[in-house]
Amino acid sequence: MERRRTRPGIADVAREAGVSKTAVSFAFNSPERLSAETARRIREIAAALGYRPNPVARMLTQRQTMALGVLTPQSLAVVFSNPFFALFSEGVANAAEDMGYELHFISPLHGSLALAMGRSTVDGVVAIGLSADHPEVGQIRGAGLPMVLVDSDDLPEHSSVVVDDEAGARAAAEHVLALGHRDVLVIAVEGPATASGDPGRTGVTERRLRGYRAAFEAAGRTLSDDRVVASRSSIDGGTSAFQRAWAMGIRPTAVLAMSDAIAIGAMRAARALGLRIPNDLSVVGFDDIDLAAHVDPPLTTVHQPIRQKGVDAVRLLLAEVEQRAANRPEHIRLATRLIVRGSTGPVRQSPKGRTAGKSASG
Amino acid sequence: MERRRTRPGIADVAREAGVSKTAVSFAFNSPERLSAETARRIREIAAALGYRPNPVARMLTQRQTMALGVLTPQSLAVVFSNPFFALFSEGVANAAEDMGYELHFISPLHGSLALAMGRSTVDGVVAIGLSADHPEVGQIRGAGLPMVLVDSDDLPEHSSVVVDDEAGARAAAEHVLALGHRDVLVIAVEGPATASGDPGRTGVTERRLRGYRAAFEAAGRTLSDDRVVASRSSIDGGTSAFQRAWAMGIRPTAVLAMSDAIAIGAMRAARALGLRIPNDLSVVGFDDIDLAAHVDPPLTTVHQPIRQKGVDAVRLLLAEVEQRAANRPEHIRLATRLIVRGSTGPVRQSPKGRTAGKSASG
DNA sequence: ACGGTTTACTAAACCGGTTCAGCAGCGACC
DNA sequence: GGTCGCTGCTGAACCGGTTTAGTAAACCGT
Repeated sequence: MERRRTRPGIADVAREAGVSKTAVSFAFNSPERLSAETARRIREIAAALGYRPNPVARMLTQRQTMALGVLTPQSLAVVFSNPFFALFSEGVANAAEDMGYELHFISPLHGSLALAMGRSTVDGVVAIGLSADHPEVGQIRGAGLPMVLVDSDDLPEHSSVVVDDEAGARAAAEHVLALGHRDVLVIAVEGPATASGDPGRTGVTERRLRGYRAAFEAAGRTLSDDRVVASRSSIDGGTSAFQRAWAMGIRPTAVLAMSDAIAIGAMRAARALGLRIPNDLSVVGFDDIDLAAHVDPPLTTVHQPIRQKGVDAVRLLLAEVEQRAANRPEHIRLATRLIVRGSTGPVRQSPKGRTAGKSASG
Repeated sequence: MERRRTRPGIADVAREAGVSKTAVSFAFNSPERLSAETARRIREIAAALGYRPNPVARMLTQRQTMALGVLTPQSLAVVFSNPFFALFSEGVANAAEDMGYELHFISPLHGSLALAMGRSTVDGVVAIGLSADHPEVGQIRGAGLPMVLVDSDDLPEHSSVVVDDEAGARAAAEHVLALGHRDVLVIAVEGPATASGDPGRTGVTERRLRGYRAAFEAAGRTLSDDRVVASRSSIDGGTSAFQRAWAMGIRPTAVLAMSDAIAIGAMRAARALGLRIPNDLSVVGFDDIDLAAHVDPPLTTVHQPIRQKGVDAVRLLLAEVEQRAANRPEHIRLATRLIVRGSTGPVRQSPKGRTAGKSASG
């Protein structure tokens, strides 16, 4: 006596009910093509047998899976530990769920994103932070699945959703410059070139850096390269990045961080070094995650509509998947805006014998 | 000229290469059964045609999907916005990824978890907070998929991973009682009976409440029902729960919150009312999410190994899926422990004309 | 020169559904 | 009373792979 014989199939139900497989299929999918009595009897027998249609077989014949994939160049562990991704996933999940699609997370398998994609059964993917220079981008596109890009628009034949990173960054930098800050430290998100970190967001890093630089130039100053350090996009990353900069003798009066997580980490490091925020150090983040308003002091940051990016990406993707659209890729650019809270304030003249030190200006 | 003719299938490759479908299959899956030259040629032609084996067809014949499901009684939006779930997902994702499994999130479809489960193609599921009294538990189990339960062990024929909620809660309550607190407010996580909230964690709520009560009784006191209020498990939920209690005239010197999110929300509400923490109000959380150590003041809380729960659940699940195990369900109970940080302190005698008010003791 | 093995490959069945084409039976219509 | 059309159902093909069983040719030792 086995614990569970192979699950009953449609053929078993058909035999038991004395009808054809077709009839059983109709009983579930188009009962109007059967007499009410027959349909009822078939469903009854199916239930008694514990019959459940095999979704894989259905997928095969219908050639659709009713699932959408979220393609992340990072491992899932970093995805779920990153508040930015959590918010983005929330948007994607919400939209997908509304439309009756299941959600699959596709992350590199044995180091290969293309391999993972080949194994996955989805009708389309939302690729977050996949840039044109990703080594596997050719294979990924070769899979021929509908795909929309988020935070990247350098593959013009795919629809995309981006935010105006440059304008947001520029606003952030203008803000601290207007407050009189001259010694500014930028903590960037690591790109793929730098190390493992947060590779997907390369283009993002560059766009934001461009925005910071534009503000400096407009103010007749320049942001020198040695005032830009890289960090993983996490609280701990921000903490150690600030500590490293401090150890190198950098004594900024303001920090421009490329993510809120980094900003919060930097604030912690600064406080541990005896600096008060915003009195001794102003800090600006990027993203405006939920937590940003809740830390002490509340974080001045650049808001970007993260959930909305997920929602829009799914909307664009489904237009393609369900062929409603005229098949022309669509490119959406959402606005960013600076939210001034309590972590920034006017610069103070060296209150505690701070070395005037090297200036960020050229 | 169509944009993309139907994708090439194994038959197209076979025809083009002048071999059988079998040979093509061998070229990819067991090249040693072909001459090196033939295998190479087939793969070359396949690549030229852009052939990618259809994973659905493969699933059908192999009768396995290489995917695991996370079954959540809540919508995905709440899952991703909840730091507890994020941490848990991180553990699950890590373990699944290591073993080469993809991860699917299964949430109610048109309100039905069983329906969603029927549509999903996974080899097994990790069910978080699925209790025996869930209305669809029968159908869910009827799907016949391997399943392990997390935060619930009332379905003994399924493996499970739980933590010692009762002991953790008891330690928390003993801590505040030892500090001299007598006016204690408990903010519980809403169960399914109460409303929509965080339904999956019912049993959890009850176990923690039992722990709190045990501590009170051991101290010769009782925790009266009107000192227990419910809240969604979120920062905002905690804020409004504390405000509601305050509006009802409750003036606690300590709060026992059933999640860190609630605790942080309560701290914000208290501070907005002019209370200082821990001087005027002690707050204890539950979970020990990453954020707990980073708020101001750092939160005293009950640590539970959330990531580990995910990892263990996947380990148990795969043992069953891959039939390595002797098929006996295994039940794991992980320890909790109180982490004392800065949000709790000794009770102070009515420093600002506080009404002695109603006491929590009987 | 011959039976036995090995090598390299193939035809057909199979996984579990959906769907197309078609066929009895029956009432309606003229 | 023949045929048209409808209802209710069926057999077989199909989706796109894997796998089993088998075969033709080459190799091999005696």
